[in-house]
Amino acid sequence: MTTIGFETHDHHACVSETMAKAESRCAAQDLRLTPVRRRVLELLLAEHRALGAYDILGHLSAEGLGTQPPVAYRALDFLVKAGFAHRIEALNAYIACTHLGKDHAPAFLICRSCQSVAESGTALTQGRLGDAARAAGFQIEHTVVEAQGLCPACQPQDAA
Amino acid sequence: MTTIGFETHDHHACVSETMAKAESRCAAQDLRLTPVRRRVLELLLAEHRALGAYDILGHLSAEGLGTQPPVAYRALDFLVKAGFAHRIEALNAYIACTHLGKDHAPAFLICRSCQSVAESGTALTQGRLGDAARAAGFQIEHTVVEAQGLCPACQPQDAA
DNA sequence: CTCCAAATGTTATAATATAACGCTTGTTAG
DNA sequence: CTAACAAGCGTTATATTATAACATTTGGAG
Repeated sequence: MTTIGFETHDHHACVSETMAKAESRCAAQDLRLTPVRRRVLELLLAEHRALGAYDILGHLSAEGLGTQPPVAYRALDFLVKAGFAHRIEALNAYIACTHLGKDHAPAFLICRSCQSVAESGTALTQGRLGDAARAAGFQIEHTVVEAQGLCPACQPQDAA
Repeated sequence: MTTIGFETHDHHACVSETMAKAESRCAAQDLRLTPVRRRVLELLLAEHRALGAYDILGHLSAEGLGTQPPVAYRALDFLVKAGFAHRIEALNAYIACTHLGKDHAPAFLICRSCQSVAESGTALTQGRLGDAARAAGFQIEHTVVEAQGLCPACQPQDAA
């Protein structure tokens, strides 16, 4: 399991590598990474924070890429369906995927102080939720797993 | 672990027992279960489904208990804070707690076909999310764990 | 009885999201 | 080449979810 987001890292490389992966995946799967979609992915990648659809729209409209809500929502829908981004239900916001290419049943750690979000790539239908589903005869199609709290940097001091 | 919601059960008893528990808990903790709050809890208990704030408001206004959104939101906020109800983030909706009195880190199984919701009472910050948090040094304060899929009754046939 | 805190009533508006429809563009079959 | 089609985009309008703010009422403590 890898959890990306809180520790320092080479962010420039993390952005450009992910863009490259997204491009090659679009080529391979016949998906179209149009200018608006590409720019929204870049905006999300620029921070390990969740951005609201209207935050995105603000950037797009400042750059002449679109002024109305559907522009942002369509791009976000595309990115989420393609697996390039995730929606954070607890925040009504969106974040770039940091585990592009891997299987996918993401869990998120959301800091209430600095708003940073880390994505933890666990395998699906395992853990407690999977146990509960099996016990109840429930067939899982999609999971929302989000924890809110304090990231290492925002804790009172003495915690690592 | 108990998961309530999909299996048939004595629903009348399940409702009245929960109301009784809520009342005694309010008495014990000096909380006020006012008419609006009590009615909202009854409405939520009446179904093992999540109801939107405006669904609730519709019932309240039909019964002369209030006509404006804040009426519903205040009652729901009270019930959630008191632990009598939970908010389902993936649906922007609310559901009565089926594990009243127990510790609390609920996980939900949400059927996309019949909209029923089961609450699984796990003792959380354990499982995958807990592992990820510990590995990252993240301090969990609240968790959102929701699975969407098909309940036993809504599966194609042959699955139990 | 008065004061205070909690709850409620009410108006207004904010924030998030989608329906619907027409235009443009890029691809493909003829 | 070009007609036909699908996907994407521009735009208007509106739906859905949620909260800010302030006046009024209620219930209990002193």
